[in-house]
Amino acid sequence: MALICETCIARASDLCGAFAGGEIAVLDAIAVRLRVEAGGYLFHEEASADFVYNISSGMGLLERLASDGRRQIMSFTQPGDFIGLSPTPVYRISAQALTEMTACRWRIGDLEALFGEHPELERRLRLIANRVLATTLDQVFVLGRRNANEKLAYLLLYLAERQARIFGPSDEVWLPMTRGDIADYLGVTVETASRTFGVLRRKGLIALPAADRVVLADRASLAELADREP
Amino acid sequence: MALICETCIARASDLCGAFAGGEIAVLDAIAVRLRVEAGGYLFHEEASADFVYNISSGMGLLERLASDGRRQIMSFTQPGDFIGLSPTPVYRISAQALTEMTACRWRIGDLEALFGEHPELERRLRLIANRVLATTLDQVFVLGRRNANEKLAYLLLYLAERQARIFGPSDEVWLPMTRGDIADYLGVTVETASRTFGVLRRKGLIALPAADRVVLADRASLAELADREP
DNA sequence: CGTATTCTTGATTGGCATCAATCCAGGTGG
DNA sequence: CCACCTGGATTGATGCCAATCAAGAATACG
Repeated sequence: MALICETCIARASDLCGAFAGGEIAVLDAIAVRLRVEAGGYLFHEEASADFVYNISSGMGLLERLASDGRRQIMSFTQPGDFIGLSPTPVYRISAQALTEMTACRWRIGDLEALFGEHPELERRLRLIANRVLATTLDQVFVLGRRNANEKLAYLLLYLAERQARIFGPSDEVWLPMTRGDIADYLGVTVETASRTFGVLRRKGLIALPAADRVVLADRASLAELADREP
Repeated sequence: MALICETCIARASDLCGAFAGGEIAVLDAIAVRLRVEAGGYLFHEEASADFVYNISSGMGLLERLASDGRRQIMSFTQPGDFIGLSPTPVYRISAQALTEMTACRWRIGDLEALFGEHPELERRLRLIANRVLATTLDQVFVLGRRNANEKLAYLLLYLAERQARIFGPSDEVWLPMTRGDIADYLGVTVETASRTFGVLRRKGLIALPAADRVVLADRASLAELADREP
């Protein structure tokens, strides 16, 4: 029996990790595999929130658009992330792929049906929600109370920490998103985002071997800027 | 048997509502009642996150302080709110009382011990986390992408909607918090918060019979400013 | 190789912060 | 009862950070 799950990068993710060894077959059986090309969407704001997703591979983002076009990015996603839970009947965010992306999709009701047999699954969903909430509160603080330099320092350290989980520890961070995406995450304009990269570079805190690769040259100073552990 | 729960304003709250009728005795038995005077704290940032709380009466706020003193308010709390869940071993926020406040406190482990007998309790905790997360994402958008006028319009409509649940629908909103608290919620300064009240008042969108009472005189325009349902 | 998109940089503007003073309400004590 | 005090709220003057407007450079792509 060769389940896709058994070789999946996200096998130990918050969600799938709820099933030990062969148990994963239960989850596998009711999953639908999806592939989305770069620029495509897993789901759209305003669409009926029937499904939840676990990212298997690829990078993406979660965004919300206002009626006048202003955009706020809520999160950058990577393999292992569980997304799509919504307390409202329609999604309040869209999930876009930054690179080619694969994911598993479940009807939320199908997952809930497993809670009886697999209480660990429900516990995981609870923990995921709590963890995402904690991260979002960090973001609230950053958006409300920090300036452009501090915001970017925060994002770079945050991405480094997250990418360490999939690529291993490194001082180099990959930025699969555009400067515009970064700006919309930090609540600034593209120009300010671009200038801020320049500021941190001239200060020697980072190096930019390419637009989409940042070297954290001085983690201590970055951490101080971000008011955070290095 | 006269349980405190039976006459509690928060009897039907997200948490306590998980127990129908007499079942509530289970929750009542392991609850500790607390009273905190205005200005006091239910729990402090950095303290060990052993307890969770359900607000029985009174208004409060959840705040985070940076090492340099900058403050961000994450939420204003009211009766029925469930707070204190933390994915980290220490709280990342403090819970302060704005008025005299009463609350029930549980050791988080004691609640978890009930999950087997009362699966509805775990479901509620999951839903609460999801709902708080959704609200926090709204806040992220507001902090990242809206100007001072829009921010205040959003807060007033949000408070009106929440207070309607405990006081009933009304065009008058009570502001038990100071202008400084409002500023720290919206990510602006006290002066800007104060000026912004003035702007909305001169535009005729609100009236201010007292500093702590706002009349939503023109909900439609406020909703348009906030990009939100009236 | 040409075109489109993204990124960067410059000049200027504008919104909010900062600094500073005054106003006001509630509480206190003479 | 009222002068005084205190913390919060408001208003004004000025400055600064990031937005906006504009142009050019680098990179990706057909």
